[in-house]
Amino acid sequence: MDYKALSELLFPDVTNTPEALEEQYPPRDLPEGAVVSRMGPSPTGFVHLGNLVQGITSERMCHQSGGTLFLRVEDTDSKREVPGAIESLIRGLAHYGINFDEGATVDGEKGAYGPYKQSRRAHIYHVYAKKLVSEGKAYPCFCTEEELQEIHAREEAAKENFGYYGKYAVWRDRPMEDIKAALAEGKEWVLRFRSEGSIEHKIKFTDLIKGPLELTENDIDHVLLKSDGIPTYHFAHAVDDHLMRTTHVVRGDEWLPSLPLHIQLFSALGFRLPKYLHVGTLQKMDGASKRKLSKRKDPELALSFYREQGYPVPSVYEYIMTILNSNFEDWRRANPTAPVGDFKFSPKKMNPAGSLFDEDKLRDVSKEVISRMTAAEVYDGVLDWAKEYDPDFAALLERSPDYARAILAIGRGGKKPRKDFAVWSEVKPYMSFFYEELFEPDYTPPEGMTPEEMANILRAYYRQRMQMWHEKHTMLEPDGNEWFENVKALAESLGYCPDTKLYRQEPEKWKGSAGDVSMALRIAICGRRQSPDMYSVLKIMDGDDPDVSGDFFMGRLERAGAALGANTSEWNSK
RNA sequence: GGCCCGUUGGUCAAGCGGCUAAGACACCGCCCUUUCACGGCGGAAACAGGAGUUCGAUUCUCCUACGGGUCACCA
Repeated sequence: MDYKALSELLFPDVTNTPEALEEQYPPRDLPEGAVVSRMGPSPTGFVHLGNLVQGITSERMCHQSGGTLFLRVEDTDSKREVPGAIESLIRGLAHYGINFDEGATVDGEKGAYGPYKQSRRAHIYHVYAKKLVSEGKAYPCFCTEEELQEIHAREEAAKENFGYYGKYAVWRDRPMEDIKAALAEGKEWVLRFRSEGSIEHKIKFTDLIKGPLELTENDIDHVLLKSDGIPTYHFAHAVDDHLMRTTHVVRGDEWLPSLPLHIQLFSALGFRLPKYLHVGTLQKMDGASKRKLSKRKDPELALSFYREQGYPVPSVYEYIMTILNSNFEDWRRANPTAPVGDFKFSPKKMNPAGSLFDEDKLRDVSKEVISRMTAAEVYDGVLDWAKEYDPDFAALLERSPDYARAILAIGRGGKKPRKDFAVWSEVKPYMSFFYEELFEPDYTPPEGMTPEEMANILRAYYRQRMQMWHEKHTMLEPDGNEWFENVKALAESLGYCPDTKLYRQEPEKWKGSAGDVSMALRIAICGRRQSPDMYSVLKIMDGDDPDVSGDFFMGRLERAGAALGANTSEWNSK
């Protein structure tokens, strides 16, 4: 068989040579140890957690080593392409801090190793296809889909392995005349790889995540070029990652089974094999069993899900880091304020198996992340989220930013910051009582206290405030301790024990403790039983912000008093 | 069915021939505390099973079981 002639017959228009391409795409001039990697998404759907897991891994590997990360769009299957998918992918990843040094962009591409869309690289693949044919390493196959199905059926009946190999590889050694005849008939053909492998042989391989592996050699003559002349993933992977000078391939471990083919391909093409990192896929619980997260079945796989829920970007990022690198949490505890980029990411620390996605853990990480933010950062985060998902709340936040920030600053900073929310959507209920528009009070008195008694406490407190106003022209003590001292004094005058410990020893001697009085105030002012520190709350309500101008908390006392059946108009009189 | 990968508490996970088998989340109890949210202390909870190698196996080898992945002109 004259392979050279065959290659001319199949690719008459291809005149470029591998050598010329080598020159056009020279090895990159990068420091020793710099990692060059890529993301190769197919534009077939939404951005999901898997993309992010793989993306973060590649990104860290590259940028931590002073290397290059690029984006290559693997759009070799036009049938499945979804319009706009590339753009949403790029934006989604950028949102999570994954930025590409080169490759496809929203409005084109940048970099010297393009084109970065596989659909525009046909001329390049054909150069290598022609070379393989001329060397007898690839051949045309004219089987129709029906014939292929028939082969599969025969294999099944004979209990043999599936695939196009050995005696089932019917076009593998056809004479030139047959090929010419088929071509003359105008039959469609694909280009197949002539595998020299045998399933009797094992190959040793070391994956950077999974460690040493023993795989069975590939003996199947896989398709390299589809009948439309566009390559399959396998062929494109070999050609592209070689010409784009990829040093490390990061991909899901569902690719492991085709690794033997890829190894053969690189070898047949005379390319140096890159390093591989096969990342375990994220699992989820489905009833009683685990399974791979599926794009179709699991909405929580989409990154947009976390956005809607209101998980801050760094929360999701750090959660994924805890899954990816088992020592990340320890590092974070030791370096609570360091930027995530300072963490030394290591493929050796990656779990070789797939992890179960755990939203409880995500929530915990997120609370931690938010607790480390400043009030201003929290404000910006909530506002951003609310603008999109709760415009009414966004309007409230924007009406008086300083007021909102002051509220969010309660209990923030210091050694033991509050951890009230994991997602932005929880902020609104948390701070709702600060806004008249959102205030939905429940004036049920504290345990064991009658409405009359509670109203009585409110009246006493109200009067204490009025007196303070007359004497000092202020409604609120300058500091929290002093404030609580006054609450205790008031409590005692009403027959409540000022000291909680004392009260516990002899509860029968008192109506209750200062805590009960404080709780009555809390319920009146916040309309609920839980709130952050009362003095901090009052401090904000006593401010001069337009949102609380006037006697804001005094008004709250009166309103509660009225709701409890008191005649509040007499509160002002002697 | 073939091939491959995996299997430590409910979940995530340290461990790399000798340990009372870390830690985190969730759960439970106690403490702190004027409520809540934190924080502190403590508890329950695991090496899938069986052979072998070894003085000694969670750790190495083999077998079985289970889980997952993959067997397209999809990536």
